[in-house]
Amino acid sequence: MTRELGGGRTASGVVGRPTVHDVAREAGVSLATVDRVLNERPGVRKVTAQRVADAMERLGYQRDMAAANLSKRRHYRLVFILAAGTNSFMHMLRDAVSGTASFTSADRIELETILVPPFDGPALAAALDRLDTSRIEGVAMVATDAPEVRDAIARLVAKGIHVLTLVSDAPTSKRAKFVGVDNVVAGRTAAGLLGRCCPLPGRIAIVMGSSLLRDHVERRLGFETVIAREYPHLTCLSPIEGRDDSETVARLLSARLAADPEIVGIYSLGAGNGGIVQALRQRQGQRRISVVVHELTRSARTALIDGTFDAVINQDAGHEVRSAVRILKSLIDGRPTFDAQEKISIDIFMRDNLP
Amino acid sequence: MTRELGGGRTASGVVGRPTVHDVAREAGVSLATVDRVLNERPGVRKVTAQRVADAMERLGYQRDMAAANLSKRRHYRLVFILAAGTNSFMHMLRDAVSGTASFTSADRIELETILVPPFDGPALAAALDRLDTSRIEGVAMVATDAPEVRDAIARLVAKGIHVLTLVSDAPTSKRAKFVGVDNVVAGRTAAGLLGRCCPLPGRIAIVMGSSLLRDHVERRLGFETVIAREYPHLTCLSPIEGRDDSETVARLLSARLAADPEIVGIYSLGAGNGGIVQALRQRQGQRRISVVVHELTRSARTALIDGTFDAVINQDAGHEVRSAVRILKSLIDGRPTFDAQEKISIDIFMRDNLP
DNA sequence: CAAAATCTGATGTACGTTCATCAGAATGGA
DNA sequence: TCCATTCTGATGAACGTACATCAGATTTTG
Repeated sequence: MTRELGGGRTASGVVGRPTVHDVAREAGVSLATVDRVLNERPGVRKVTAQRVADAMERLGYQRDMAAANLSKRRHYRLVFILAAGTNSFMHMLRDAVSGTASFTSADRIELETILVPPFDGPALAAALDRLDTSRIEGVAMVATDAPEVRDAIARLVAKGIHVLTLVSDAPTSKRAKFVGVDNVVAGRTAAGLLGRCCPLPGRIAIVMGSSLLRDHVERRLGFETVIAREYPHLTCLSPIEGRDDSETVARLLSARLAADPEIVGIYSLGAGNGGIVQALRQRQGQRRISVVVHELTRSARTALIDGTFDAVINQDAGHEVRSAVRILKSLIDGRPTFDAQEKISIDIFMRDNLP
Repeated sequence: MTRELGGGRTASGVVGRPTVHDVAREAGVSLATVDRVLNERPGVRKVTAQRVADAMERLGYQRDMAAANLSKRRHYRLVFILAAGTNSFMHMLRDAVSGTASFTSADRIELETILVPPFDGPALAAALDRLDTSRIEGVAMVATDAPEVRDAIARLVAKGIHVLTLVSDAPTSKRAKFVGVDNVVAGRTAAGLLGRCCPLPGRIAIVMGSSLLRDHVERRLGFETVIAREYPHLTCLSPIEGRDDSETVARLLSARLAADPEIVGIYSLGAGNGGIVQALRQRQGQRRISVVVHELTRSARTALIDGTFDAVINQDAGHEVRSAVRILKSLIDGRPTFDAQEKISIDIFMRDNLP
């Protein structure tokens, strides 16, 4: 009925978690030796090191990171590399980083944001190479999946920097982990929603930002797979590349809608929700088009309320940033990460569950 | 393009965040006085205290909690009070607590779980009164919304214990905060989903656990409101109280389904998903019934895959527990909580986005 | 077997905070 | 003005760890 944690005894015999003193006593060595083992300093024979390791094992010793960091005067310096530009989701990410920063500073974690031009592999790679690797220990970036970027990541990792991809992955790079939603699943979900909203046969317009962005490619893949398999009365048109820019999206989508009167649904898997709304509004009052988009931006929210959009698939920027921070800290501390706990889930918003 | 945090200088003039020493110097008082102010110890004139407060303000002093806790040998001892019984969601909560415990122990946070009989206000109140208030500083409970519980919470709060409600609230109690989803919204969402899945007129069966549980009551409210307003072709039947028990749910729901052939949809807002599946399976192959339930349990997952359920509304037990821990820690430390960040969102699962 | 090389122990300081103690200063009242 | 009260300062030990130094022990090498 009751579960307790902790145990062991300190040097003074009082109950509490074991300290280096306990380990030293248990292993029959001095504090200095335990310290050398713990911090992988030279000058300890293998046998002795093993004795110490065994003692730590036996006692269930866990190094007190707070005390260690205090002593080391350590600061975790993390860098977030995000895309510049006006797109709403990136703004939300930026805000999430600065919002998180004010909290993590209490834990000696400092966050810095660097903006790079969007859709630009070389620029991102250059920014990575420009990082002062002696001052930072972790990087989280919204990756462009380009060869230069993969190489730059490899260089960082080689220098001992811990690297994460955020929101959009570079799967074949050396990044330690990816923090973000499963974008194939996101695309599948969108298909399930849009499929149910389009009972009549017709065509689906797909709007994406760039096929350089892994997340967009994956969403499209998931979407088209499910539409083809489960909603045979619907056909996907070749995607419009709106470069995550509302103006461009509005222009290209308007043209597409004008050209093809058989479009019954729109799936926008990138940014530029405002452009979708604009294009739909321009259109003469014909048959209703069902719409599923990504990211709960301001325009998406109002479009949901007034019925222009049917559903919005969202990823919580705050969750993602905090998760990235936690993971980077764990990596830096050399602690295991609890992956199940860091999975970022997909939020579906409709009119009735708007927050 | 770049944002940095931190600043100030230490006693030694090196850059870093300000310490008590800096505050003392800035205020022109001794370390001891700063300490007295900081820890609200007696023996400081109001004017002096103000001088110190001003200095802290000017320097942007932030107490280093890690160092403080180290010095104080502080352990955060938190208690989670959950409902006993076999229901899957409670199991997930229990697992979430023990899973979280292994991580928080690195931060000197110890979690203990206490189980109480479900739907039993007096039992919960008794458990609260039985807590050793000298050993713990925070409590999170799945509340039964009963007067005894409210009183017991008030007694705890009076003793300086920080109290949270988890998953199910007791809104008129003295609990500091509620951690869980907005259950009215959850009910509304369910209605939106079920409404779209039931195009033909008919009746909706509602299955709940107990009207003593605030979360169930709120979900029902949200659900019935939206159905009445937006789906006039559907009528809600009076709820079945299945006491969150699969057997009971199966029995009562089978009877209801047999008695009323016009049921086109089921909304189960409590536990006992297995019972729903069972009742539907027993039924002779008549017209399909659409189903929306809560919590992604094992049986809900398989039912989603085989098409028995249309959608599952889920709350992430892990998120909730971790959020509760963070909030309790902030309360104990006397730090502000970032509420926007602690909002628990509602997950909607359909066949296509199962994790 | 002695000298050189390597390993280990003892010790002290530091990190930023808490807490206790004691002496001394400022304040208030008579 | 003097004494009793408050207030304030100085100091030192502690929390658990990191890191440096030096002396002494042990092992390895020639």
